[in-house]
Amino acid sequence: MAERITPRSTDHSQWYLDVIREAGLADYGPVRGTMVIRPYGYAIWERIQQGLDGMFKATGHQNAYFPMFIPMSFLEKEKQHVEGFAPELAVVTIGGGKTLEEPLVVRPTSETIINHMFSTWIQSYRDLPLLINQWCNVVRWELRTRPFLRTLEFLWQEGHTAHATAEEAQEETLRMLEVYRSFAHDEAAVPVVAGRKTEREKFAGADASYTIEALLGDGKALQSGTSHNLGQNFARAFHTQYLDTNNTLQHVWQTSWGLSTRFIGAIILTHGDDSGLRLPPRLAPIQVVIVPIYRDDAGKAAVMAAVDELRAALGTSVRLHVDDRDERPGFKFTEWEIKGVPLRIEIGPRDVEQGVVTVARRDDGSKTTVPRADLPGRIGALLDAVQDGLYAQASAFVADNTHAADDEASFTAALARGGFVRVLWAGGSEDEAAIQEAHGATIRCLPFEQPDAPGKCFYTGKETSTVALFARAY
RNA sequence: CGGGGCGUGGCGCAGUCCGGUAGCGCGCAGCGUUUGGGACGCUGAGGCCGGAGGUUCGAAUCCUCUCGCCCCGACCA
Repeated sequence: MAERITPRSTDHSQWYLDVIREAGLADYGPVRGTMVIRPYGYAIWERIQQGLDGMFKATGHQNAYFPMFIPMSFLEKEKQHVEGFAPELAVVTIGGGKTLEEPLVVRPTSETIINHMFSTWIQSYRDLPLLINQWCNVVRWELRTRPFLRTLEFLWQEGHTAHATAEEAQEETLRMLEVYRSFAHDEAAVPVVAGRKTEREKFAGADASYTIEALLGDGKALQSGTSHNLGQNFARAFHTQYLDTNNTLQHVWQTSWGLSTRFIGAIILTHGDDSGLRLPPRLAPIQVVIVPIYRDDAGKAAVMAAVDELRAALGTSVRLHVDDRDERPGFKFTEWEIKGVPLRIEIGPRDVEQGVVTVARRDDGSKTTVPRADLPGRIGALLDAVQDGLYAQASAFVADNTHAADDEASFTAALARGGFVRVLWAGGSEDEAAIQEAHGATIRCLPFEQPDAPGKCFYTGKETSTVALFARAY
């Protein structure tokens, strides 16, 4: 049997594409740079949606939906915004066979159209804060695409809020970044570094941008979720104003924050191995798969009786799938490993005879024997163990691939090893641009966790205590 | 936008240099044997060779034009 998944060490990029294909996550669409998310991949997205949506609701947000078509003139109202997005806009110029009066932009993000509506909804300080989230698709005409990581169209959620004060907006910005951080950590078992973006890297139209940055298996960083403090930039452009308690007209203070199907790419690239996908149990569409093993009809009856009993005992406590297809066991083992199912339970004649089941863990490949009657009581702990195992492996990887540098020579050396490079930083945007030109690396963020150990900037030599994380990025 | 690769049954490819009845593996369907780490046998279905022109008695193959996709690099969630 030919190997269907290229080993990571041979060609990491090819490995990534092989896993997506073999695990049935996605297919290429007929148009360059587009992707079809297949049911198994979409099920992961649904898990992500469910988890995040609950967290948004718990923090007081409501879902709504805004149109995909945005008048071109809206984009042009905020200078930084249009400059940032102009190169990657898809624009509709014909509708119903007629050239349109005004071209329509297919939303690359919805700040403008949402402000247009907010400006009509918000009159008074009593209307604030306004906390809205939208689940939708957006389009950015990228040149270089990769499934999940960068496609012309992708799915995401975008939160948009309006507040009475700058302080409230800043609190909201950081609150939602923390939602992303804890989601990545607790649900996806993806370790991330939370921090602030530099001026150069921030969102077009924001006062400040914050990010969670993951470090993926090939040593490159991935911006996995972002939260922006928009200040009053869009409020001024769209006259989004309210009357305060002194009957004075004020511009609102705003935030926006987003997490996309790119996050599925982060999961694949954080946890995957040469056998395929490895999914964190909390996000896995199928947490446990049962593979019955038998030789003949009589054996099958005995095994399936045990399977049915176990299925009934587990009930709805886990997302369970029984693979009763007419295929050989080895085939099924391999297939479910490719799909990254956290736990596989094998039940064969020997297990039935001894009243046990064989449990295989996807995080470490181990196989153990568990009395069948004990399994329902232990399944939760087993899933937690896989979740923890994946997180431990991922965070050890980040630790092993984060290096400090204190001058350009050690910076170059650290970058060559891949991963995050921690430096003291006092440079400006021009310095950052020069470093990107020379080394292909950018500042991923200025981490919130700052050790407060003053020293010299590795690049400019100026005194500073600011730590920056550099990396090559997707 | 630069560099490279590729378009031939559902998928992966050979055939193209050197024109002559379109082939292989996987997958798929049926039957049988199998089943504790990607099984095997037999039978079968399925392709106007990306598209358009041209050369030729004859084009997957040669010529011209064109469309598309993938990978790598610069820009980007």
